[in-house]
Amino acid sequence: MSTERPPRTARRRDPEGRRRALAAAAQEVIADVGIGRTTHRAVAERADVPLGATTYYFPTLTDLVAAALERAHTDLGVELRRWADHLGDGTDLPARLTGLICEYLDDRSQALTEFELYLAAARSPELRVLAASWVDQVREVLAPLVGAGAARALAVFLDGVALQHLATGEPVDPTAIETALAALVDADPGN
Amino acid sequence: MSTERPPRTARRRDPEGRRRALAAAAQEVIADVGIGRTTHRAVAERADVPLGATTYYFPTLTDLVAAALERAHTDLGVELRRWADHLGDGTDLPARLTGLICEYLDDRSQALTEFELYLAAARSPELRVLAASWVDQVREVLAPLVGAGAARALAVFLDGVALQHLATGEPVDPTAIETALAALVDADPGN
Amino acid sequence: MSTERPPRTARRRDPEGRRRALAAAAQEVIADVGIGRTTHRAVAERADVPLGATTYYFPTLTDLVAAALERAHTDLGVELRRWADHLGDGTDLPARLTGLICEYLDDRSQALTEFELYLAAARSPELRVLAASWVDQVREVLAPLVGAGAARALAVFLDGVALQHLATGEPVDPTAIETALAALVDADPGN
Amino acid sequence: MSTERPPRTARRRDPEGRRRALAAAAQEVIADVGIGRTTHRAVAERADVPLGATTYYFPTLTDLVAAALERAHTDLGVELRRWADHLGDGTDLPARLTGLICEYLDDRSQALTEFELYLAAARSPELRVLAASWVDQVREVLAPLVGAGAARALAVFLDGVALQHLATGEPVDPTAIETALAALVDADPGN
DNA sequence: AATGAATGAGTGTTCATTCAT
DNA sequence: CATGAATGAACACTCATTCAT
Repeated sequence: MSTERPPRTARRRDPEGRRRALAAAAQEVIADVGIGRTTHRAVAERADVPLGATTYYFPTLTDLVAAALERAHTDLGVELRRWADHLGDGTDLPARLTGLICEYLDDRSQALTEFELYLAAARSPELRVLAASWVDQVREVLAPLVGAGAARALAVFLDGVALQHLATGEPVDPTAIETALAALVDADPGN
Repeated sequence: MSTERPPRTARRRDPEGRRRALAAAAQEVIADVGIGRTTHRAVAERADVPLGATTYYFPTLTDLVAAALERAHTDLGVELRRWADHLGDGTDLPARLTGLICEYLDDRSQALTEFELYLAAARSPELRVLAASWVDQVREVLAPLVGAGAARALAVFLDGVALQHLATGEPVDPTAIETALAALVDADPGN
Repeated sequence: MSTERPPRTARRRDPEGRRRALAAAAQEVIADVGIGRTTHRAVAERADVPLGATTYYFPTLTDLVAAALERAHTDLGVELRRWADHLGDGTDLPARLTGLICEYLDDRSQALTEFELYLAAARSPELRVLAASWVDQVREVLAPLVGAGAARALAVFLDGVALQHLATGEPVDPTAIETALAALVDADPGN
Repeated sequence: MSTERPPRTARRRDPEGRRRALAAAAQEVIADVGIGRTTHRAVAERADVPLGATTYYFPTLTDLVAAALERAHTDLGVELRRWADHLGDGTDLPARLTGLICEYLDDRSQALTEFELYLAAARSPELRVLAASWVDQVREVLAPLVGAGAARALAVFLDGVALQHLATGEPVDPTAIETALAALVDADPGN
């Protein structure tokens, strides 16, 4: 009860829009500086909303981060539908998949967010479900084309590719990737 | 009766020991809470040294984190010499390598630190060298046994396995891993 | 399929009822956490009304608190009429009064609110009138039975009993209280 | 780990003095605005120390408040030794005690702090011990002179006097107080 | 008339870093 | 040398209050 303080001005009215804008901004901040350095202030500034709005819509920072990660998860779904289209019936899968992963890596931001989620999930069991679903989405796109077993192996390899590329800055080697993917597809135990 | 200062028990005189203790403590803290939440205080407490010692030996937090990551890198070298011994001349490599990666994952701490480094390197070019060297160490153990190309592919796959395991909490499937590793070895383009 | 707004159940139209509900809720919150920690939000939640209603009916938090304290004052009047009935013509006054104060202390909430008011009044002259009236109400019940002077002394003692009981958690000692009350009655200078 | 920030200047060196200054400042702030409105910032300003010093010496606000209350408790001990001296062997006790309580009330601050403690203790069991000890100190000064039973009654009455005086702003009536005190002394059941 | 949205000042607390001792 | 003290910026979060709807 700290008495009598005067706010000024009330702005736009678009709650759902603000929620979305905040989650999107949080997503960008996470990609930029990582979950551990994501702050209300950084998100508010990015979203160009007043600081108070962040906690109005997301009571805790954890909530805000969670919303951002869920958004990234949703974005991944969109991306993966594109993959599914592009992979078609599985013809030339290794080559096409190689092309897709290379494109994916062109925008570091999405991949960085993915690994932020993975690392956070490694420490916070609440995030495991989300991380697992992330992996599952990739598997589900591939499974119809190469079988569940190969799909799992491919998902693993693709994550490894992305991670090492981001971490080392080494350019990806499409030929090597394609060779490896092909080998993993052929090795499918068939389950 | 002025305030008598009890002559404190003679301080340890072992600067190098302290440096090591601090770096080791920092390593543990990083594994526990991540680079982003690593603080001087947490490290000092872990190492059981006074707060001032942290900045005395490592002028900035960045220096301290870097020392911890370098230590982890060194530890990896030790671990990998064990791998080299264990893999011998490459007989049964997929199976043996599967066993080694499973053991590696038994201690989450080392793997977590690895991915902290990777993610940090993805954002800080200064750390890229270290991250690249991390990857290289693995390749160098495998290259003599399977060739440089396959070694690269195996290193990628192993990182993917570790990451997905930590992130999702899913148990590893040794059979699947072994199958995939075998396929990658066989696919070696030979370069 | 635009977002359909479910026609909300017709709102209560009972402004006076809401005012009362808010003041009552505020009274409870004050008893629970003290004036200093009473917030619009806590009151709104307690009263199960929207946040906006608190400031709609009571422009400032101070107003809301004042309303709650006035309500407590009114409640005291009700309680004291019961006292008057119970004390009858003053026969056995010390014993009966002891019984009444012990009952009063059975519900901590009322007594806590009283002392919140007292302490607030000690700092805010606007509340002095209310606090004085609180004391007066007690005196007025007792004065016809024991005279104005003794009534004042009894009111003082009763407040002391309540305060020390609440603060220390010590159980009250009815015999001691009765003895003291009797002495104060007998000492009445008669004015 | 929010990197690289530059403090400036380090000041006096007198840890014990600072602790004391902070506790004393907190005591004043509590007397002024109450425990519920006591803030780190207000205390820091009062003590003329930087904000960081408050949490350096008292990790939480609760600790700071507790230190202030303990200080007040200690102060009371000093005050009460003065009372003991002044009351001597108990001759003229009612009159002398009346004088002392009137003096006590001349400085509202001490009494306000007392009641802040009482009210806080009513809600926080941890503070009960301190509140009980406060009451006990008064009893212990009086018990040798009038017996334990009367001492308890006197302590109750004195608290009532102080409370009503502060809350209502009514001037104290020394004659009435003296009469009441005398009656309570005479009523001593002798235990 | 009634309320959810909005805001920014203010809170408790943490912490990297500097410095006197 | 080594370290406890010191500091102030920053943080997550709360809240009284105003206002558009």
